[in-house]
Amino acid sequence: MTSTRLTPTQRLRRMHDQLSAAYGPQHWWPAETPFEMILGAYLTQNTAWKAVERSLANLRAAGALTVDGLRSIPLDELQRLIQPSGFPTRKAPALKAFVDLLDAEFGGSLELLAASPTDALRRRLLSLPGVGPETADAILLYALGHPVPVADEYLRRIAERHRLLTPPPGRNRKGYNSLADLTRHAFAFDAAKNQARLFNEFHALTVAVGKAHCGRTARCANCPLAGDLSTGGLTRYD
DNA sequence: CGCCAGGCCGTGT
DNA sequence: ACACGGCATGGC
Repeated sequence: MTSTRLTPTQRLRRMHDQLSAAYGPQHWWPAETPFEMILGAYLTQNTAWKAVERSLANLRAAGALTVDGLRSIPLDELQRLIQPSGFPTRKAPALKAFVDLLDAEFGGSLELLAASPTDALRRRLLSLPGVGPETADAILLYALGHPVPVADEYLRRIAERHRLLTPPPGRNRKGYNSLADLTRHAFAFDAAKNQARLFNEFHALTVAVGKAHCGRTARCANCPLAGDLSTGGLTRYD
């Protein structure tokens, strides 16, 4: 027989399969419209989704879950509505800046925005205040339908604790890019037509397993990925 | 209560 | 290039 040792890329692809089997379809992003997905992507930055739901409910009641609604609402009012999900002085102007971009360069149309080439669009999103790599990629993938991987803190911990990358990915842009590349490679042999759906599902599954088993302080007991731990150990990291 | 969450940004070294 | 603190709130 040939080598039985899997590469990190193969291991990550296998993790996806295990998570998919364990958790089933995730139906992400949890929102009714692309614009609501974008708002959620901003609001959930370093913030529990439960709190984001409260802000989104406020925005819905105020009619601000649409481009027109958000454009019309005064900044101070917007700050008040999104207060439950924190960082209002940073997130409210950031949301306004997104609408400003949409109006100034795409006639207020998300469809026109989505029609831009992926690379140029990603750079344009990254140039916006309050939009870093994860928010940009989440918007690209979930709201705009572009086939890009989304990395996050949970995936970073998984890669670190399962020793998928050397050196382990840091919490910086370089670390983000290494995780995104690893994810791209993991699904590189899947049909191009399926890439967006796989990136979608994988990120959702990553968050699902992360919430349950991959906190800052490890809670790895009964994790579906335990079998992939190269160390064989459980719960002792750092 | 203290810790933490589906990041990002400015500053200092 | 990298580390570190600030940004805010509410759930658990």
